[in-house]
Amino acid sequence: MFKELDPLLHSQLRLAIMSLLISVEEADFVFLKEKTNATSGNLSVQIDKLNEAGYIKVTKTFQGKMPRTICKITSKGISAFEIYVKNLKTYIK
Amino acid sequence: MFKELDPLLHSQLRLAIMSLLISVEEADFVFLKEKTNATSGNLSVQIDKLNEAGYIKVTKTFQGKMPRTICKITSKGISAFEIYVKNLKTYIK
DNA sequence: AAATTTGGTTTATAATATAAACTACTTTAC
DNA sequence: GTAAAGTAGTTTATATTATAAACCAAATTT
Repeated sequence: MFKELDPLLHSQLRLAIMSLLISVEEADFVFLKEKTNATSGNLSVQIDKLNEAGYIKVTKTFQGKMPRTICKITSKGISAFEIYVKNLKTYIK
Repeated sequence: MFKELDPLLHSQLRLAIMSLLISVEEADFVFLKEKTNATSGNLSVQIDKLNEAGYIKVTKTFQGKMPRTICKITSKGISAFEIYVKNLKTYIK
């Protein structure tokens, strides 16, 4: 009947982050913040969670003198997202 | 870009309840419990929330000597569900 | 050099989900 | 008829989550 929904992805902000990363393949903190309208704190925490789950890879660099956090979806993240979407459809169709 | 997701519906169990009610139009506690595999306590709480939001109408009767809780989706609930699904698609497509 | 902005992180609090415990019966077995 | 088990839930406590507020370090602007 209904499939389980990965709790890590069943969160508005984390889902938005993953949705963005699956299409652009690489994005920085500022880009994600603008697109999602999230607060910095919330975004920081949710990026961490996705990173710790291995759904994204986070690289911290410097752009000139400013810090820059780059996020990239992993293959694990892609497949988790695809499964989530597949399972979600058992609820809405 | 991304649309807001009604927090009342963005919950696995409440979404499952609504998904069921939108197709059957009327269901009792036991039916919902079986279909969702939820615990009684969790189901009870989530039914309450949907009821208080006016998304479903709850009627308590007796089936012979046993209590029976019947749930029915309201028009407000139907439209909330439809909007939720529409908005959700901004994340997964 | 003081104030503001950038790019974040950490910590505290509010909201949510879930499980465990409980209630109020009814049915079945002895 | 009474003890045990089952039904149909509710209430309460706890764990998890999301979010906001506060903070930090450095850069830039005035």
